[in-house]
Amino acid sequence: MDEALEKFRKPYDPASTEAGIYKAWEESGYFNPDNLPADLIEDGTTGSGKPFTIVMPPPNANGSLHAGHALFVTLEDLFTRFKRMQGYKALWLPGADHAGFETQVVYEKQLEKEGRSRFNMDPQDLYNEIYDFTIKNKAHMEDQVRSLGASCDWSREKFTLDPEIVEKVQATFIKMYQDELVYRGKRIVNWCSKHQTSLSDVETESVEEPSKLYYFKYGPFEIATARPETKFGDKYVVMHPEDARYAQYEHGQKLTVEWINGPLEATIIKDPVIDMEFGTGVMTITPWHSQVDFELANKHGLDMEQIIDWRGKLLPIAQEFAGMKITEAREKIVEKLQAKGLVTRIEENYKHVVKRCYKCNTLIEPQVKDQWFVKMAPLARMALDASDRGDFKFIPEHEEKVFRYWMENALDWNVSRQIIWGIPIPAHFCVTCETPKVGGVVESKWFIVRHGETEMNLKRQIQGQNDSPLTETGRAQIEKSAKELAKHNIDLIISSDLGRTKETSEIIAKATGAEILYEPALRERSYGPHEGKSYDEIDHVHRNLNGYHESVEGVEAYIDVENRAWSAFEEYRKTHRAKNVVIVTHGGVMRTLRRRLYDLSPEEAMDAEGMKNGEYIALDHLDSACANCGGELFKADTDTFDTWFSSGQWPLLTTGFDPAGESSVDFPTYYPTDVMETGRDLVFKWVPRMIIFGLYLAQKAPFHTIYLHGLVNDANGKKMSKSKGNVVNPLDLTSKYGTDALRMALVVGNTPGTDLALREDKVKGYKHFANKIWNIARFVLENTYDADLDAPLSDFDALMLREFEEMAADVTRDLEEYRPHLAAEKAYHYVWHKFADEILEASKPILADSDTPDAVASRKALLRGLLAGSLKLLHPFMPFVTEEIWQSIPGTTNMLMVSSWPARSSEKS
RNA sequence: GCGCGCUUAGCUCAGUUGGUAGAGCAACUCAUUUACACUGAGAAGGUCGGGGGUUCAAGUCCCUCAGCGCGCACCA
Repeated sequence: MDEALEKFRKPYDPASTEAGIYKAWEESGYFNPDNLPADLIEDGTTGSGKPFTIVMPPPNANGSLHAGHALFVTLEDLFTRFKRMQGYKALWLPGADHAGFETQVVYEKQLEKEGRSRFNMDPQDLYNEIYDFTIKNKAHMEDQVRSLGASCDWSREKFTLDPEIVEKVQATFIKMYQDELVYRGKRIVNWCSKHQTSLSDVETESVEEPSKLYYFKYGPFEIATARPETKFGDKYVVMHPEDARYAQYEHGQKLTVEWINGPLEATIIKDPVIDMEFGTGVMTITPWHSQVDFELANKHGLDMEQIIDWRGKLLPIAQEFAGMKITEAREKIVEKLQAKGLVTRIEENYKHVVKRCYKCNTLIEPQVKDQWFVKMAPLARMALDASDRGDFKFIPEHEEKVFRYWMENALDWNVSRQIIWGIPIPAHFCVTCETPKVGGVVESKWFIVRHGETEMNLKRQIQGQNDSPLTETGRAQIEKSAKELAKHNIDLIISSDLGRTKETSEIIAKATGAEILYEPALRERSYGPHEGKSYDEIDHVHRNLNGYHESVEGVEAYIDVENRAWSAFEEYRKTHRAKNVVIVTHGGVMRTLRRRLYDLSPEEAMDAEGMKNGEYIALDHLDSACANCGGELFKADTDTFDTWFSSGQWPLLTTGFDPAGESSVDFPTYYPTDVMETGRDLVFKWVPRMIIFGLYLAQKAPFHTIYLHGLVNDANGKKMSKSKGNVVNPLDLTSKYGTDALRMALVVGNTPGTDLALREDKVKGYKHFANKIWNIARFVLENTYDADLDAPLSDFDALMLREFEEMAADVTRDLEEYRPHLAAEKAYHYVWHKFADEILEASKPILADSDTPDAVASRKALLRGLLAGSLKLLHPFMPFVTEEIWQSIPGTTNMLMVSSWPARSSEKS
């Protein structure tokens, strides 16, 4: 007997075999379809070398694996292994997603624990920190995916922040802008005041909350609202044009009403969107903080005013309530109205739907903000047409309705996020007229820096062209800025020649290695006789608008400062345009430069907040001037893309598509991909976007089948959550029962689209099954080591073989039609209850009968045939134990992973 | 409010186009110095949520009611 069978004397031990098997697979190179053995993919096999592609939904690189990951890895791996054995060039493309907002939230929590905040960090430093954090997690995650047996092609792995991917995602945006599918618009966005960013609709949760419905007297009307705190500026009162109760009022009619902070001129608006049945049939509107009101205001060309600031506090329009958080202001406002006799009644048990940030649960404040939007209507039309044509199908079928509903109702998609962790939006804004420019190439970067704090600054003394040394704080301010500036390959520093700017420039020169050029025209405004006095003393000159236009009390006029500084600035821009330049100058000078840059009036320039010590303005020279005003200086858009903007292009990006140039050789081979296997919850988040981008960029839907799995719940069918403490770590189960056992437990009985209750005893049951296979192999191999595999089969044995083949064909059909839950169960049932319980048991007396050598030989050949067939059939589900046994079969030369599938296909070729 | 799903054995769930109800686990009886530490054989257990309809035939298709779960939603 072969010594290789020695190991079968002990029960199957996944822990000691799995890692070695995975290593052998990975090192074989077969995960890459380019390396598959010729005899597997040559003509005659089902696949005949045709491509089969699955794109792995990139796991978010910000945590570790959960049960849902284990499920998708199992399903996608089994589809891939099956097709590979059928002779397809099977490619499973792995990736990782930077998961913009999600990851930033995770990292912000970590910062919070350390007592830090992203709001006072240099964006670049923050980015680098999150990058390191993500890369570390990503590596960890990949090892976990490996341990689940994933046969994906790591050599083609992509990360959404790979420079090549970033470039392509930006190219898509530029193309969409040129095709007028992207626009910049002031629209209502979902604003999270904690995270200081806008969010897409799928990043918010609508929850029904009990609230009060207040009825107020508004002139001759009674209006209802659940949000009194937004009502300060309400000067439009809207009603249905056919509402007989208000027939006496005319559209556009004005009347004076007594309101929260005094009398107000109100305008009547008539519009049929008003529901006559609700409340009194009259409402006032707050366009800045409500979607409906915003649309109404747009339709009728009404004024809009911001009431609540970006931090969720009331603005000065609220007068004595200004600065209050809306929650505390609400009751107080109602009290005031009550005192004025304007409250008519309060309905207590009103149910109100509010949106909350899906990460921090903060109340979402609708705000009007300039953002980038993707025009959805034409794209959705393309997707619906493709759906009508049957270009793709959903498993389970009924999910198509959800998809179509979402597509038919898609609102324009806000793709800009005010976070650093993501792909930068390739846009600039003209500093002069704010016109956006998309896709401009940066030719040089210019920075204008204010010197660090000086001793006279500290004492609040006017310096002018007088001087005092930098304080310790001042030097630190500059060192911080210098460190940031050093990231931009600074070529030249142009500095005012006063002491404080010299000192500042030297610090920057040290950090950047740039040479310094001194320019007297950049000196601070001369305050003549007033230098050395306190700000308060000369406020009448310092802040005096007259001082802008003419010299007052011997103080240099701002206009003269402006002229000398600006002409120097413009002159240098001509001579040094190609260089990256830092200009070091003073607060007053910067006020004048900003006036010219931003095209402000002297009033606006004086009112604007001054630059702080060490602060700087960043400006870019692009390859072309502003199309609107001809301006040559731009500021970069600091926003990043919504994560779905990049992950929506994932099937294109992973197969080598290039929106701006030549796509890779892989692209025509592997795109469109075959199956998109992902969670049911992504049917309207991710799937529609992938279809849209695929159709728009490559004129083809990115896949023909969308297989949606449900949630993996706990043993009682309850959703796993950290707070409930019922989260099951899949790796605990695999270390206890083996990866194969977990995979079977996740597949068998798990109908597509429905949730699965993951019970430990189910996993345990399949561990028994792995051991059963192990012992079947032991029995067969121990009894057939001398078998002649080509021995003629008896009629009965031939029948047994045909029975296997029929079952295998059935399993094949189930797999081809994406019913892995049935395929797995059938293979399981056959192997245990037919092969082991019946055929093996019946073989014992046959093999022991030395009087019938032909029957013995036939039976041995049959057993070996069924063993090999069974291992192949089970391999996609239970890759480890089957491969381990396969390698122990005498005469084995190949890997089970690349051996041919044991049944013909039902597919028509 | 709109939409979707589920309801089948004690528990968790399968049931592909309609053709006399299935699995795993649990519980029951027996066997077992066994290829099997993780075994086998057997038996038990369901008027497929209620009602109606289509059909030769319905767990499956249609209508309706009830309970549970989920998703979407700009009614002030």
